[in-house]
Amino acid sequence: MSTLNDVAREAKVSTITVSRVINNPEKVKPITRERVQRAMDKINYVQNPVAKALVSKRVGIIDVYVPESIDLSNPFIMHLLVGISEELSKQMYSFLIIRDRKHEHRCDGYIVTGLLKDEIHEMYQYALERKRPIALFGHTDNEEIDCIDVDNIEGVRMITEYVLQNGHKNLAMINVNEEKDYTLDRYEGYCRALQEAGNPSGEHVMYAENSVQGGYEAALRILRENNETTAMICATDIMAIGAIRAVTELGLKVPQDISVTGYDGLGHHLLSSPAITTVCQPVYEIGRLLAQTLLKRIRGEERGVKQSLVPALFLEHSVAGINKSKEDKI
Amino acid sequence: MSTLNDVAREAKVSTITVSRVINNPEKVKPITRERVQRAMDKINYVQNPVAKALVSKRVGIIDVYVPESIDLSNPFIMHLLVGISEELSKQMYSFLIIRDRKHEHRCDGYIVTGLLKDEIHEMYQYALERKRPIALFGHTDNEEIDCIDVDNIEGVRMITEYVLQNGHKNLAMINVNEEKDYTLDRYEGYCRALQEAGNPSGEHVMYAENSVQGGYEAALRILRENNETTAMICATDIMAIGAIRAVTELGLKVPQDISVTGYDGLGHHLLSSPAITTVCQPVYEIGRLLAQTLLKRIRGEERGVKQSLVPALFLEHSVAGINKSKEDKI
DNA sequence: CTTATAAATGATAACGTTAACATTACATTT
DNA sequence: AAATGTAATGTTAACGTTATCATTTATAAG
Repeated sequence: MSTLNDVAREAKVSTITVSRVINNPEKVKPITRERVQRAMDKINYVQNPVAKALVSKRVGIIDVYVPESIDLSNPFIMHLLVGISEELSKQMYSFLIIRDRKHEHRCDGYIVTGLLKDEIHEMYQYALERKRPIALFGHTDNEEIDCIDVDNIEGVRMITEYVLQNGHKNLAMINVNEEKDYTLDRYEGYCRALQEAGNPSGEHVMYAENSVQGGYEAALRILRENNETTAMICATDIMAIGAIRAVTELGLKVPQDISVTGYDGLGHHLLSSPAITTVCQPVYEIGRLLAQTLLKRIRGEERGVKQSLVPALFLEHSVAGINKSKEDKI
Repeated sequence: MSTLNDVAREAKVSTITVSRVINNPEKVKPITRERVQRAMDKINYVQNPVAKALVSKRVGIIDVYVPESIDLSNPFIMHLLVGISEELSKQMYSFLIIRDRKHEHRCDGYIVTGLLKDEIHEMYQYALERKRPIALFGHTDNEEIDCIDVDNIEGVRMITEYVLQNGHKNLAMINVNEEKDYTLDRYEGYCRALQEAGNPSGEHVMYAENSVQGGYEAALRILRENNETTAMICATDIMAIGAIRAVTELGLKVPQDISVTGYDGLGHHLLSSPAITTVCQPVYEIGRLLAQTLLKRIRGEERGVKQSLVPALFLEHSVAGINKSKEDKI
């Protein structure tokens, strides 16, 4: 591999002149510039970004930290990564997916996601020690951290309200059986909507694994325990797909007999037929925003901490009003 | 940020001794080692991997090149990335997703995917110039390139044969309307199975966009053009989901009236009810293998080019035998 | 107590680039 | 023609590490 020095020798100029041709061409006389260009072409020069990074202290890489507990092939993370990726590459940056932090890498900043409260604090310390900025997907009480989160409480409240407004009175929620922030938030949104509507028939929440199978089983349990139920608010689209399968297998129609709503809106809701009414977390946009914020922070263009809560988007597909024919069938 | 020199000064030894404590601790006397360790802890030393990379000429990063034409949020790429990621991080490597090659990075090798014939050649030249090894997901006639591919011809042949063995005689294929290798391979597999079975009713292929909607429309067209059809071989699971939706909407049952098979086996086949019989491309495993091969090549442990074709895995869920009740319904 | 040998440590240079400052060349003004 | 200013180019050092070879110190052998 040839170096700046090789080019310099070939073009009979000094190393720094070659460097200038690359980085500040306007500072080099056109004739010299040409000569250097030809020399570069001749010996097939390719810049060594490591050497450049050593002196400039910028590597052009962002570490995206996704803890091992999160499945990378999950569309949530995927869409986030796509958003991050597109914004970064637009600004000539790349990203590295980090699953554990044992192996030190050089990067210019961190984007982190899927962390619990104290993990966030730990990550913050880690970044601080290395004097690199951090941008978080999620929320935190640490007011020094730039972060963006989806307003999931409001998202679930909204879709529940919508179902209530369609005349449903006996709702049940299918939530994920993990004690995570996002699980609690969805429960909270569900409760708020019920309270606002005067809480017609109390809260019914069934917890299950976040999978098609989990949704399927939860729906069966709900219908067995309380066949008054006419609407199911699912905490994820995947669970909604399972719930619909269960309802259909019992000979009931979705949405005529039972309404089933999802949550996430990342593509799975379209795979069910009929497509599921859901709430979309604008994860792709959040990825881009996180990347933008971080790059601004790196360049010192961002002043003051940026913490924001973005709304979830309502995606209506099919929630029928209440239908009294159901009782006959079960 | 503190450097080796800072540690050296603190511990009253030379820089190189500190370096040895990190890289070859057995070459340093225990007492000195202890002292250096304490100094490192005291001033919170963190190695600078860029400087290390400059001299060692290893950066510990693999560039995974996914051209912009491929959607990153597609589960195929995702599973591949997960496989690559897990194998690399096990060996203390990281990876960088590259979407265009304009921005030069330092890496130790390339994993490439989704390239056309001449793009592969171009990429090979690119890697060669930089003296870095390359591992390809796909196949090529260039015998210098390590590569792994799925035997999709055999995969489609296998699932088609299975459908034929279940008594179906009027098959139709729903293929992707793009002129890519993988599209041609699937067509080829379908034809082979038909030929082996004596080609009872000729080839019927409908081309459509690779989406739920595409599969839906293709299935409708097939049933309109030829209502003898009792089985649809879809080139992707997503299209199969659409096809099932179309068949169901026409009042026909899957799989009793019409069998619908998928292809890919990356999760989507489970989202339909009933789950789709499909063929699984072991993409995760391939990702790991690619990473393994590449790292061996980097370390000089691999001799001779490694080109392999791995079989696709048959995943049976529900393909009923032919059912004569269909004609009454349409 | 030398001397030979091995273990531990150190001095220097190198990796390939850029920043900061220094010099030279050339054009413009007086 | 000398003085001044600016454009173009060059010299040196620095970034933080490791490799190579040199030196010192400790250990064992005679």
